[in-house]
Formats: sequence, C-alpha cells, structure tokens
Amino acid sequence: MKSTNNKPDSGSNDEKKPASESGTVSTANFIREIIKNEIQDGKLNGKIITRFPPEPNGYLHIGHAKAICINFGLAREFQGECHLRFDDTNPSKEETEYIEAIKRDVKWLGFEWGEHLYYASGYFEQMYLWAIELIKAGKAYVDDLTAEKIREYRGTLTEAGKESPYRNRSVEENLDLFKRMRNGEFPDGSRVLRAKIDMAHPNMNMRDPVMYRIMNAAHHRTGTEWKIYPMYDWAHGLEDSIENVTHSLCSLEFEDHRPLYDWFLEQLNIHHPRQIEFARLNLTYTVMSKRKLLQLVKGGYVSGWDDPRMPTLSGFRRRGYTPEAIRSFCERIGVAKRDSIVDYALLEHCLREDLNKRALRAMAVLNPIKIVIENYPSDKVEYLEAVNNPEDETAGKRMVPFSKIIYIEQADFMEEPPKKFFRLAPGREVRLRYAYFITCNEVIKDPDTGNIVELRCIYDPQTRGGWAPDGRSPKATIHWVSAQHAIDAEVRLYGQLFSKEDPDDAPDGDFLSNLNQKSLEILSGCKLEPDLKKAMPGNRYQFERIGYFCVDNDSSPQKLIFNRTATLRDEWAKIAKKAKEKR
RNA sequence: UGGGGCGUCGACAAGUGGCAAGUCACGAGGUUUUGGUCCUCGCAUUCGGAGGUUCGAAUCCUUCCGCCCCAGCCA
Repeated sequence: MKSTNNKPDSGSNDEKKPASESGTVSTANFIREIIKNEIQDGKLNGKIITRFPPEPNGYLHIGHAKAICINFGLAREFQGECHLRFDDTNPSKEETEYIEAIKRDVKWLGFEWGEHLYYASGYFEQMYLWAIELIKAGKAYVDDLTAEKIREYRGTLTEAGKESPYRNRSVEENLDLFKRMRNGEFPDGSRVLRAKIDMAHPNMNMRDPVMYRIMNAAHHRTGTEWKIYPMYDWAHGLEDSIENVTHSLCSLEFEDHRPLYDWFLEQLNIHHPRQIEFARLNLTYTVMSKRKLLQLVKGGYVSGWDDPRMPTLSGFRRRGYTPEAIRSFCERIGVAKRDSIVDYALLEHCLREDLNKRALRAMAVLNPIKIVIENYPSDKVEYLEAVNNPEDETAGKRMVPFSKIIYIEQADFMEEPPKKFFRLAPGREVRLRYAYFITCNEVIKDPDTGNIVELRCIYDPQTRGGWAPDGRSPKATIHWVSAQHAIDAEVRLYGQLFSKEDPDDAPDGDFLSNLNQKSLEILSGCKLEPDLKKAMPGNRYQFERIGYFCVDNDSSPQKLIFNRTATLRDEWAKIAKKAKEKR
C-alpha cells in the first residue's frame, strides 16, 4: 500500500479494511467504488438495495457464490439490504425443488434475506398493466409473425432488420389482441407482444424485442392463471424497479441489454435502478454452465447435484468445504470486467487456510501395512497423549491407544529408499507420532507374490511420547494406528472431475471426453484411530500428514464413510515427482 | 467486415499523470514430534504493439493487434 503521508484527503485508509473473513482483506473493486462515490455525492438517498435473482432451474454453483457474495456482501457493507428473488418467468424450465435447494445454499453460505424473499411471478399483474400502458402509448404491438419469420426479419449483425407487417396495428387492435392472448384464446407461439423501438438499431436487442410469449404451461406458483409469460428483458428491470433496487448487478453478457433495460424504465417513468455488469467466475478444471452441470447429473457421470466433485454449493458442502473458505475465496478473486479463469489452487488454499485453524487432527491409515513390534509386550496397551489441534490450544488433547501390532501407511516405508526419502526403511529409525521411536528389523514378504505383508520392528522404551533422553531426533515422524483398537472405514478420494484445465478444450467441444477417469478412488478397510467412532456426518478432520476429510452423508455408525476434501500440501510428493521426471 | 466490452507477472488483481500494491502458484532458506502450519527472501526496469503529448505516461491522444459477448417466443 502506498504511503498516505501528508494527504489529508486521502481515502486510502478505507481501501483495505478487514473483511468479514479473518485474515483476508478486501481490495478495492469498481462496484464498491461506484457505490462509495454515489454515497459521497449524495446520490443515494437512503440505503442501497441489491438483489440476487436466480432462475429456479438448477442448483447454485461456485459462480453463483461470487454473485451472492457481491450482492449480499455489498448490502451488508453499506448497511443496505439484499433481496432473494426467484426469476420465475419461464414455467417450462422451472421447478420447486430448485427453489428449496437455492434457499438452503444461500443460507449455508452465510447470508440472510430476512423478509425480502420475492418471486418475479408475484409481479405478473403489475407487469401486465405496464404492458397495456406501453401499448396505449404506441410503444408496443402484437405481432403475428412466426418465430422463424421474426428471426428472419430481425436481420443480422451487419444488416438492418425489417419491420413486421403487423407493426403498425392500431392501439385498439393491439389492446384487444393482447387481452385475448392473456385470456388464452390463442395457441402457444402464435403471437407475441413486442416493443416498438427500431428494427435498424445496431444493437440487436433493440430491434423490437419480444416482451411476452404465449405459453400454456403450469407455473409452479401461479398454476394455470397465466397464458402469457414475460421475457427477461421486459421483466427484469420492472422487478428491480418494484423492489426499489438501487444497484442491479449482473454478468457481462447483459452489458448490451442495458440500453433496453433503461429504455423500458424510461418509457414507464418509474424508479430506475442502475445496472452494473461484472465478469462471471471461471475456474480451472471446472465447467460452470447449467446445461453442462445438468448433463453431468442426468447422464450419470456424477452421483447427483451434490456429488463432491461437482462445483455446486451442495457438492462443495458434501465435499467438506466450509462457507467461510468459499466467502474468503470470493473476496480474494476480486470483481472486475475482464474475462478470467481463476486457478483452482486458490480455492484450495482458502480451504486449507480455514481448516488448518479449525479442523481437529486425527490419525488414519488409508493403505495399511502391518508392523509387529517385537520387543513390546503382547498384552500391553498404553494410552498416549495427542494434541487435537496444534493451531488451537482450546481444542484440547486426547488419549490414543498403542500396542504391539500397529498399522502404518504403505507410503511411509520403502525397502530401497531413494535419496531424500526420510521415512521408514530397513535398519532405519523413525518416530511414531506421540509414541515411540521404532527401527525396522525385517521385511516379511509373501513367498508367492513377493509383496510385503509385514514389517518387524523394535521400539526404544526410552522414547515414550516421542522424545529421546539422549536428544536424538529421527528425520521423520509418521502416523500409526493400533491394530486391535482401529476402526474400519471407507474413504473416498476425490480429485478433479476433469483432467484438463479447460474442460472445453476438446474436439467438437465435447467436454465429456475430458472427464478425469480417476476422479474418484474408493478405499475400504482404512484404519482409523478409535476416537473417530464419534464422528457424525458433516464433521471435518485433518488426518495428519494426509489431508482434510469429512464424514459423508451416507455414513453410519455401522459403516463409516469419509470424503477427502483436500490433500495437505506435500513437499515429498513434489520431490518424488521431480525425481521421476528426471529419469 | 454492425454494436457492446476487455487487454498490468504462470493465475487473479490494485493502480485514475509523479516513477508497478497484494494474493495464489513457483523457487531458495529457517523453525517444526504433521515433508502440514508458521517465518524470511526471491519472482513485471515494465503495463497487448507502434507512434505522439508532457519535465514526467500503465494512466492522456492517434493508430494497429488480440480476446470475449450479441442474430431464443432462454435467463
């Protein structure tokens, strides 16, 4: 940050104030600046009102989280309000199931709309009245052209369109026809109501856009009351206006709809919110379009909208992500107008940052290998003290049982260790976390397959708790679980759903061909420390030295199931990878 | 070759005429009973290119180049 010395009028102290998330700082963004300036100039009498207007035709994804954080976040920051409004203007695509899911997800993310829950369909009557007003003013007309003809008459990007032969009907005829459209006297698609603007306008959106179409479909809220439904461009500004929205924040592709947004509000001379556009979120290794997400669900490529590999909020929730991590991510990526693709690593960083501080630690062996400690009494059990979270003293301590036979991770032993491998190997001593130093004596293999079935070790009784009286300290500390006390669990290892940074980078844009075949690996017979018996669905843990895991919804006391939320950063994996690349 | 936007480090992103913030990633060290965390250091003589204005330009002007969006009775 620049020095602000000797600049009494500098506002830069406000530029970086702590955000709602501890540890993150909000940087300037152009929308925040606009609002700040408007307040300063006294343009905003009263509070700001924003809105998050999802169409209930799919589940919310991380891209929506950005929009939610911007809209609800700005409202919170400036002591305004943010409305949750369902933009339910197309009954053929929308379902109640989605409404409930959307509400749940917004709440989960940590935002409240209070009494400000609205539906576009709640404004249908008012919109209808305003349409009549436009017709009376000679600014809207009923068109009998077919959809194909309308397209034809619209012209192209480089050629002007031509006017419909129905464009100059009398106000009376338009009024009559429009009322009869509403009454259901005409079949679907036979007529539309159009704004009368300019068929030669360089902006295609201004070439007499359709305001209403006839649809004989049951609406999830209004039933069969309506036979005509408003189009987005006509409806959206009206919805914002009715709710006294001050800032209508939307994504970039609506930029050239803004003249139309403004035009309707001007013609009607009603409250006129300001539309501001920002770039939507793109993430590496992720598809974000509703169509593609729906395709993944319907095609059975994932287990559902809440599959932990999905970028949906319900997917992230099930995966073990915290709302705090997602909010912190949304603050860090900023708000701007340029198209961008955010590195997935940033999201993972936000997750780890949050979970590192909060998740209880536990020891879990995912791929067990048995160790017999030869010099440890076979009937002895010791309870050793372990720290629950080194980042949080208040998390306390627990006692972990230790005995003659334990499991360690297969990856923590190598018969012929390469140069920088510090873990267990024949003749080498390592520390068992919170327990003892052990040295490997013997490797026992299956005579037929040659696979290692068991390791024979001896322990040093002088090193209880992990400290040696002579001060020596092994290079590696590994985790373990006592065999007789271990509980079994299934662990689901999730990775990226797509194997390419840009899933759409495929011949014919077939993103499905970039599906990562190894995005899910299911491990059974994993050995967990007994303390994990009490874990309930949704609980998150750090399995030490492995990663963050949470109990899946499918889990039960009879069958524990954990999902891997994210791995820990892994220095050794990097070294091993580099060595492999060298070869 | 119509209209609307956008080009600042590998990825995000501040910067609004006074001499290129921050974060992630990456690299090098240190601490460590998690190869985790944490700490330190490094990482754009240059802002899509070329001209110009100016004492001074990422910021202003000209011009060129590149990328995104728009021809649903979807939102």
